[in-house]
Amino acid sequence: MRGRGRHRHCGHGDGPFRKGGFRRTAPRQAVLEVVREADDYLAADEVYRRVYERLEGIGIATVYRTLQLLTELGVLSRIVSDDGKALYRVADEEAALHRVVLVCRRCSARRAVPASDGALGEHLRSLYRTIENDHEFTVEQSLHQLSGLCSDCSRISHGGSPRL
Amino acid sequence: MRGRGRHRHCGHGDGPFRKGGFRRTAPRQAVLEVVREADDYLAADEVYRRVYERLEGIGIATVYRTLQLLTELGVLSRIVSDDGKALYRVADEEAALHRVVLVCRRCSARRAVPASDGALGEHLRSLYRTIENDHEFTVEQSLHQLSGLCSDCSRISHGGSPRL
DNA sequence: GTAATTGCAAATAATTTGCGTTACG
DNA sequence: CGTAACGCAAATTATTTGCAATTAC
Repeated sequence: MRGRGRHRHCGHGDGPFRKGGFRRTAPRQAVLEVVREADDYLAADEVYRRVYERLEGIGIATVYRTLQLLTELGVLSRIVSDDGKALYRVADEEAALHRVVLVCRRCSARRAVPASDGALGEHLRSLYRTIENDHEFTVEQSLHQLSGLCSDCSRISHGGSPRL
Repeated sequence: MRGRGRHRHCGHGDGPFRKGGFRRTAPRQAVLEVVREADDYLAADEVYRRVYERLEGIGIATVYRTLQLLTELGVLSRIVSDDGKALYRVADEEAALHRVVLVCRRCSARRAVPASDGALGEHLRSLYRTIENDHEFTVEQSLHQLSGLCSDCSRISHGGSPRL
């Protein structure tokens, strides 16, 4: 139960909790540290196991709540492993490195969509991880070109009326 | 954990059960019919609900087992929804329409990986579905170019020795 | 006939929630 | 000090498994 937070000047954005308007507590700090120190995605139970070593008595519910909070704050990335559990790691700024482009095969409209956000980012990260595991390839950048029908053209093709 | 038993990926004509060396039973047929008649991904509990209407008394375990079997037979595609449940629909032959290419940024080695199989296919389908839901765009074809480091070059970069 | 398959119920597994207590700010 | 956050345990949700009865072939 020792090991209060040492205030070493890490240089990183320390204190994302306070920034987000939340309290900085020992359990939260411990969870963040564990995920920061890991060099791979961690499942909640593994985070719990590791946090427990330095903060005996912490509850697993707190781990879940903290992982969720940190994900909402944008500090952590979440993916879903192939067997369905959620995995977390610190979100680096990969925004510019991964691009998703939608091209309509009918009107040729081209649209870029943000690749790191929400469910899309989740699926992309899961994808990269699968590639890295199954094909021994470290993904650094990517370009995803999806072609198909935009909403307008889809409506036309289905017999509806074209855009207003 | 699922996974035991190796099954052949047979074509998905009629009677995939017999083709795969399994018995054709009423519950299995009903599950297959329901998924075939659906025009969207279905979760197991929804399949169960629909099957129950035409085959009162069927157990949900059978639905799970059949969905798993049909997926292993290659008849169904499986994706993981954003909230973690498995979703199923008939697998159409999209193999040629979606390509994944790995390009090593160091040795320029280029490798195509099969896009429809296993966990990779699962993540891609989840991705397409998210795009379709969140961006009103129907994905028909895709090209995914991932660049990074192949295993050999990754070893080199880490200070290890190159390929044996 | 016999082994695969079923339905049921209990078992897992991952995650969430209710609640009285603790402690951050 | 007030209330956000905690730990615990019970609840939920999705899926799996053991087993005796059933049924396809």
